[in-house]
Amino acid sequence: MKGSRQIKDLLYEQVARIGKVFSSPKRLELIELLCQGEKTVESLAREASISVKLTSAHLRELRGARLVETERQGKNICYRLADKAVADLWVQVHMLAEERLIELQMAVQKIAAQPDDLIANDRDSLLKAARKGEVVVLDVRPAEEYLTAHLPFARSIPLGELRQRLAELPKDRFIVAYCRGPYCLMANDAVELLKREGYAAIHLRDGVAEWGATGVIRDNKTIAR
Amino acid sequence: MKGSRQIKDLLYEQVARIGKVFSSPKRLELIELLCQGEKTVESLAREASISVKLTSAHLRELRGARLVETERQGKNICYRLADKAVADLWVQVHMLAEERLIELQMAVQKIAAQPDDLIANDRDSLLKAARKGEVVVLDVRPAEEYLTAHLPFARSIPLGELRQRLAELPKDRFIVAYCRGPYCLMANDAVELLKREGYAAIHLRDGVAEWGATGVIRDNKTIAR
DNA sequence: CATATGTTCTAACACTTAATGGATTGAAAG
DNA sequence: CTTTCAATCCATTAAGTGTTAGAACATATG
Repeated sequence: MKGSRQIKDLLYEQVARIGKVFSSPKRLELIELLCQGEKTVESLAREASISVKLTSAHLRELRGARLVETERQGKNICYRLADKAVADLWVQVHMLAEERLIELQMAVQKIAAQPDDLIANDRDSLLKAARKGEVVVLDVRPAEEYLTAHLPFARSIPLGELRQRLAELPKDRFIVAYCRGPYCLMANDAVELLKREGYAAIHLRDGVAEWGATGVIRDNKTIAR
Repeated sequence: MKGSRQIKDLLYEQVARIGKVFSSPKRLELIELLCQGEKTVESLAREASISVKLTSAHLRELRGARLVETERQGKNICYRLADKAVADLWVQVHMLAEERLIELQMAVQKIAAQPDDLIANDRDSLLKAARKGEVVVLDVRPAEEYLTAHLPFARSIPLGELRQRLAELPKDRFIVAYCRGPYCLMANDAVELLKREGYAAIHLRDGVAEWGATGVIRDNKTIAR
């Protein structure tokens, strides 16, 4: 009876190691970035707007919980998620957060200026329309992330190149832009730019991680690699 | 560009509120208990072997993150999970932990003295056998928890009453005992007792929360209420 | 070999959190 | 109303965490 308490404490403490990783905003941001593909410490630091040292420290935590793996590539060290289940957990955590926390709901709504800027989860019809070519699914993330994984039928134009490459997009079709996920603002900026230029563009909340983790679609067919 | 950083920080901070809840061993234990049904502060404290004050403090955190709801019932205050998604997240967190942390794997294996004491996830065949009456699925949790939700075809004999009520169980059938989940030791003790008494008994790792959160089966049909 | 670059380690600080004991609330029962 | 009981609030201490800066390490390049 007393021994069982010790065992239990040990067990829950181990599980809490995983929970601890998800208890820091910066670490969550790093996880979301790693969901897009493997990245160096430097690029993670840049994209999360924190110092390299702090990034390294947080990655250390992630590695301590065995949620990421490292590999040296030339001068740099690449971090990647150790398991797809890590990405799935990130998705489930942030979806639960959005479901339960009104503060988060309000903050997310503030992002989308117009409410109809943002389409949520009509994935099947989006897929059908994309297959027929009625809409253009636009991936505005960096090219490497597109190469790692992207939504079906998606075309890649990184946000930074969008202005110069506008001619590639047809003006008579709906453009559905997406990026890393609900908390990434690149698709937002893209839609804003496209609208100014006379396109009919909307913003897809979910990214590759969200599509991969939830919904009917769980296999590789739907997510091109 | 600078404003977007502020927004992002805000967003991830909100999500981290959920993660923080899952970063403490005691809170995890409370969540697992609440997965079995609504409970008073006192009973939670007793079952988690911590003081009422500390329990109250942890529940306060849970309520702050909107993961639980409270209701007064006579003298006591009942806590319950605010959403099935909370139970699902608990399951996903502890399953990822078991997948990634060798330390946890070893600790879990230590629980099951014999390796074949524990059957993992052959749910379909277990269901078939239970339907035909070839095996007896035995729920050894307290009666209230059984009433809240239990596995299909399961029979309830709380661990404390098992010794007196042994006569209810047929000796010519396999007994499959389960309890609150992988970190609950009641089914373990039950199997030990049953074996001493000459029964053929094994221990089912997963509990109601695990069955409800994963696998093909997601609707109420499989989990009687 | 020496230098440059990217990453990690160490130490130190402010800050937050877990846990405990004492006082307090608030509803139910005498 | 007073008492009783469950639960919470408050103040305190100890332990842990996020963050920063400086030193150290490992690998590629000259």
